[in-house]
Amino acid sequence: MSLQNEVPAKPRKIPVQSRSEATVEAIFEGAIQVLVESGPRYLTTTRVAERAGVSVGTLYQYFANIDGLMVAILERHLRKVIDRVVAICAKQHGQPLSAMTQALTDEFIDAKTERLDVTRALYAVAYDLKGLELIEQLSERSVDAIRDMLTTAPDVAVDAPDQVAAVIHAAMAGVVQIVLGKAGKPTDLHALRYHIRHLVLGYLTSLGPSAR
Amino acid sequence: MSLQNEVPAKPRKIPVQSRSEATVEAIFEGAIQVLVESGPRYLTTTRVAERAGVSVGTLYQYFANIDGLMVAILERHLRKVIDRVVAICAKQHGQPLSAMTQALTDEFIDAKTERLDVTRALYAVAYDLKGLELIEQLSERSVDAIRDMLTTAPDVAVDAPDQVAAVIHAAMAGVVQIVLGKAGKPTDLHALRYHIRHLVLGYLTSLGPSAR
DNA sequence: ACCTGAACACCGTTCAAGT
DNA sequence: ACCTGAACACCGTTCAAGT
Repeated sequence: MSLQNEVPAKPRKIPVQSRSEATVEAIFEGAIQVLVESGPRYLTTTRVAERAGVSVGTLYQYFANIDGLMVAILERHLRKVIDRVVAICAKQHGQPLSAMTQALTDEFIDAKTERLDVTRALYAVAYDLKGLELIEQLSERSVDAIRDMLTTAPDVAVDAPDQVAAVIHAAMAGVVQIVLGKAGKPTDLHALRYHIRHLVLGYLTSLGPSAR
Repeated sequence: MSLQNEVPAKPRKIPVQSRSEATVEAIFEGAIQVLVESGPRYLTTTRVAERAGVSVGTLYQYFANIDGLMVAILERHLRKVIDRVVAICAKQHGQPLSAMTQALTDEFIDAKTERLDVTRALYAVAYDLKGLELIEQLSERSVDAIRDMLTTAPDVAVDAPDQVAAVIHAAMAGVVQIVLGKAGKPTDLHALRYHIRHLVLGYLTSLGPSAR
């Protein structure tokens, strides 16, 4: 049939023997390698299977199709980043706005640059997948955490915290995506941290800093 | 040979007869249609050729390969947006910072949303192409225009205007990309304009507004 | 329970042949 | 000068057959 199918997520089969756990892990590893070395256009079932040391048939036992594999890889990465954002937000409850901002933006950049090559490779994967409610669901968790943090700031009352949190998330993710997306130069992380911090903090104060 | 080739740009042949001008136009049209209706994963030579009413061979007369076609489509779109940014920046020389900001951010969003479906379809195309010095070259024009505008602001002196202009460009492009990327809801453009304006203006003032 | 690999439809690209 | 479409290597996906 045509390619015009949905994008199914996750392993279609849950490993019950330890042998297959190793297989799934090998597939992930192989996929990441192909992705980083050759880019998303070369992430083919053949190549991944070869790298992983399994046959194509095996790959299809765990992933509904190549998009399913892409989604699984992307999800893994996003979960790691979002988990860190959620954690840091919880930890900053009650801190002054500037401290919140710095902690949040620094943590976000740290998480995204821990494996910079993988992050870069995955930007393309993310956009290749249409729909992508997965990403929206995950970033919703992040937006919620940011909003909940903002409402506990002792020095400022943020209006419409839902919208504001969404903008902050988009600003961080968007700028980092554009800046890290540049394959060439090595990226000045110190400067990036500084500017994103001011972007977010400036935005928050510019909205009308209702002193509390 | 392998797919591991460079991404060549532009038509390999310049149309000299009016017949072929029409052919190139038809190919572009067909490609945009496929892209918008089915997404970047379905942008195949077969489909584009069929839509355009030409044979695959003809397509290859004007584009070195499928990536070349993608680049050409993307470039067309980016040029339109960047041209508008460059023009508005020139027009705002000498205006106060807040007026500059509003003009710039509004114009950017206008340009990106004029053909929202096409814009969305092209985000994926952009990331599919590795390297992409094209995009960097084009956005450099935009960054330069923003910097040149900023240095003429009568009310504020911006430090390190090069870096700042790059951040502003990335912030606008990044946020718009993330927000418009969400396929679901219709996007509240009015709110988007408002928040991006404050994001950029807040950033600029937060950097330390050296009153002039 | 898990793995293999041949089989088939489809895509990218080329090129000899046409007008 | 421009266009066609069969040909070939390769990719996604399936499934009968193996352990």
